[in-house]
Amino acid sequence: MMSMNSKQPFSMHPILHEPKYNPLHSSSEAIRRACLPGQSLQGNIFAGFDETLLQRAEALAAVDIVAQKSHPFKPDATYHTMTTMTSMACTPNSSSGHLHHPSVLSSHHHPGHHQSAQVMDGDLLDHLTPGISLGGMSGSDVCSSASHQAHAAHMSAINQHMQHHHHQQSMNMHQHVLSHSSLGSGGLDSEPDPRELESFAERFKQRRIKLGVTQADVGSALANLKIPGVGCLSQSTICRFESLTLSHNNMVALKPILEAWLEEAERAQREKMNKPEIFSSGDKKRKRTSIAAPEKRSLEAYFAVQPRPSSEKIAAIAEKLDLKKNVVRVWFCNQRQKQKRMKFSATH
DNA sequence: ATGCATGAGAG
DNA sequence: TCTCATGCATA
Repeated sequence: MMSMNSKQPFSMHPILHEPKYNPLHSSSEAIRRACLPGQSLQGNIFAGFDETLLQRAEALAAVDIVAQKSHPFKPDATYHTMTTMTSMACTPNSSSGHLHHPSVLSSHHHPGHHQSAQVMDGDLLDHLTPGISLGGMSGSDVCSSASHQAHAAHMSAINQHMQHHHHQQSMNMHQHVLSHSSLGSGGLDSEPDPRELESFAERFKQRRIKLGVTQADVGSALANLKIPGVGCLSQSTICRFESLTLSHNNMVALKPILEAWLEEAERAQREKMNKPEIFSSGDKKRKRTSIAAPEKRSLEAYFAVQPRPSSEKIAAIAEKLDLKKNVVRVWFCNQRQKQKRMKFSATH
């Protein structure tokens, strides 16, 4: 099917791509998460549980660090570089409950302790017990996982099939758009400049709203730009662009595209307040797996000490939490990805 | 606005 | 198997 991946240099059209960029980050996400008003606030009754778990994790992590002190560490392991959890202005509407316990926040400054969790894995896993301590509450939620997953997988397959079958959007399904800005005003290849992106994102949103266009509309309208290799994008992506919750690289790639759309849209409106090329699409069905809070907390606790569990560890965790292995694997992938987002980038 | 998921490309 | 860009579904 579609084969264009953003990371692939497009040889057939003018869109270029920069292979990699220096991950500038990224205590950002961590900080953001650290101040999220989450379930820990409403769920103080679980404090004991969390604390025990985390202290355990911390202790285990310490052991791990000691055991690995001479281990060469990977440069990209810049996770958990947050330092404080002083409350600050951060997205107040996040619905995700994240772990924000001081002991965890301060227990990770060493990028080298990742890959070797053998020592602690066993112990840690003992604490990854789904229902425990949380009693009945977990019960109702837990059931959503196992049964949903099969369903979700099924539905996604169907969904893919259907889209593949007959939808304008289907054509762009995974046609990842990642061009390179070589024409940007100040955005030269050498200097992606986060501040520029940030201000642009802000301006973009304002102008978009002024045009009376929704994020979804923008995404759809992009296809009308006829830019080679650029199809439509989802509301999610537009939203993430505006809120800077995309990777820096992604932001840089999308900026010229959205900029182009903006100009076009404003031009169109100017000459004839006619049709801001909008339209909506119709059908979509897919169930989403929902990981219950207790399980999520366990995953977060584990992630704090071992962001990259081995396949076997993942399997073990999955079993402990009564989740499908793939769900756990994806969860870790997504968690890692979240840490690399640019919001509140350290370069600010 | 964000959680869970897919799929391409890379290793 | 991982990363990365991106999307559907949903809170």
